[in-house]
Amino acid sequence: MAATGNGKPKRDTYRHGDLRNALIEAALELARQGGPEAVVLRAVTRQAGVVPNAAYRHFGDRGALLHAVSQAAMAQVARTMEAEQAALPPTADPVAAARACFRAVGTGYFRFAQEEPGLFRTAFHVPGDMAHAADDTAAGVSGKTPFELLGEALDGLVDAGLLAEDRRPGAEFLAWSAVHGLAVLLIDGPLRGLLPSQAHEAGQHVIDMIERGI
Amino acid sequence: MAATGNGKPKRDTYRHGDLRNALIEAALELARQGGPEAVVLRAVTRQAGVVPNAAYRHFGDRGALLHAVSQAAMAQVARTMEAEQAALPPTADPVAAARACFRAVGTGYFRFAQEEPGLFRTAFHVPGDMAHAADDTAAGVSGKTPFELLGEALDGLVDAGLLAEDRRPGAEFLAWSAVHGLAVLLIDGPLRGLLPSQAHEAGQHVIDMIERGI
DNA sequence: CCGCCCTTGTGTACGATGTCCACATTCGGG
DNA sequence: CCCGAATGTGGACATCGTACACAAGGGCGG
Repeated sequence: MAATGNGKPKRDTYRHGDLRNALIEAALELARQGGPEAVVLRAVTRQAGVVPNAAYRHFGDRGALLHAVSQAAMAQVARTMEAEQAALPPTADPVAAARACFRAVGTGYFRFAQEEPGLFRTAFHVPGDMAHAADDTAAGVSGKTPFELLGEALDGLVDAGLLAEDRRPGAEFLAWSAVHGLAVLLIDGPLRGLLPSQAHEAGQHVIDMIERGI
Repeated sequence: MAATGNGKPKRDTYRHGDLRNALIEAALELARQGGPEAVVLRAVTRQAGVVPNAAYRHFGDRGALLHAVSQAAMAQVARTMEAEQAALPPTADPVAAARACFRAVGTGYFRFAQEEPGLFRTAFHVPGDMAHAADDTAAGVSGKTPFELLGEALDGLVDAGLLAEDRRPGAEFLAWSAVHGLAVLLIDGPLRGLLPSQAHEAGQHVIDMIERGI
């Protein structure tokens, strides 16, 4: 029950009870403020008040833990998108609504990248984990992954007549490419350090380009 | 003079002569077949036939070495773009030429990403190094960086009347976003494993989108 | 209610890595 | 020719991921 001098919350029960989630939670915090390379096995387990090897009962290796964290971060991307859509002012015009819904997907993506660069990098910068962007573990509160949210928004554009049906196939990759590319430029690239307002404007320009060019 | 049993080329002179470049060269090879995380200080120096600490006479730390490698990789991107432009069939029509020149920039980018994923990731995946994409250390044979090649191609589009002048400012970031985004999807993302022909087609679609939407 | 066993956490240990320090060697300019 | 600056060496250390053997304890059959 007593703390060990440093900040680790010592537990009195031998079993932890919910170590797996505690590890993911601790790793998420580490990743939030340092990106994927900051999620260090020993630091994570220390935070959970447990010896390093305990992690191996729940994850095959550090990569497996990182993967779980990546999925959790992706789920936060989805939630940010959903929040952006939910904050949209109600419109009677279904065409304008479909367009706004689509733009909100991109805007949410940019917003998350700027507000949580560490988590964003953890979600996507990890080689090979982007391939799981459609796994349900990456879903938000609506149960949809960022990729699925994008797909639905594109379907909405088609229904509203804003996107020709023959352009629909593969459109998610065009949109995703442009949005993800800018996000990376904003975080690690030459656009890093842009003021939030400038970044927002840049994001809108990219979305404009997508709408015109898709 | 004699080899030490493993493959390291032992030298007989105490001084190496050109260690700095030898280290970069060795690191480039490591990066080529394993990405940035494969450029391990001890492996690099071993390859150069030198003790690990020798690297510190030429680079402040591993990050500095990695940065130099990143710049060298970026220069290779520039060379691939230049090669793509040089391979263009000659055209009398200057408008078509400007357009082809622009598209070659993107095509070269995609080609490099697919042919040398390790180097590509080293050039851009390293947090913070993308910000130096305009440094001369990243230039190709023509002395131009990938970023500058893109800018010139866009200027060519304006001159040819293919791009309105008021759309020119900031256009490099729109184009770069889309191209870089797809490259990442192709290498690490859900589009990885696409056949070269499919990847090429996807790349052309992205460039189509840029031309329409820029 | 009891004893067994499978799950979960602990302790110790090892090899690899980045980096620091003191020392050895060599080259170039006075 | 000789001395100091530049360059490479050797040894050491903290930290990291991970393997192996062991301890604790909760749940299940009897």
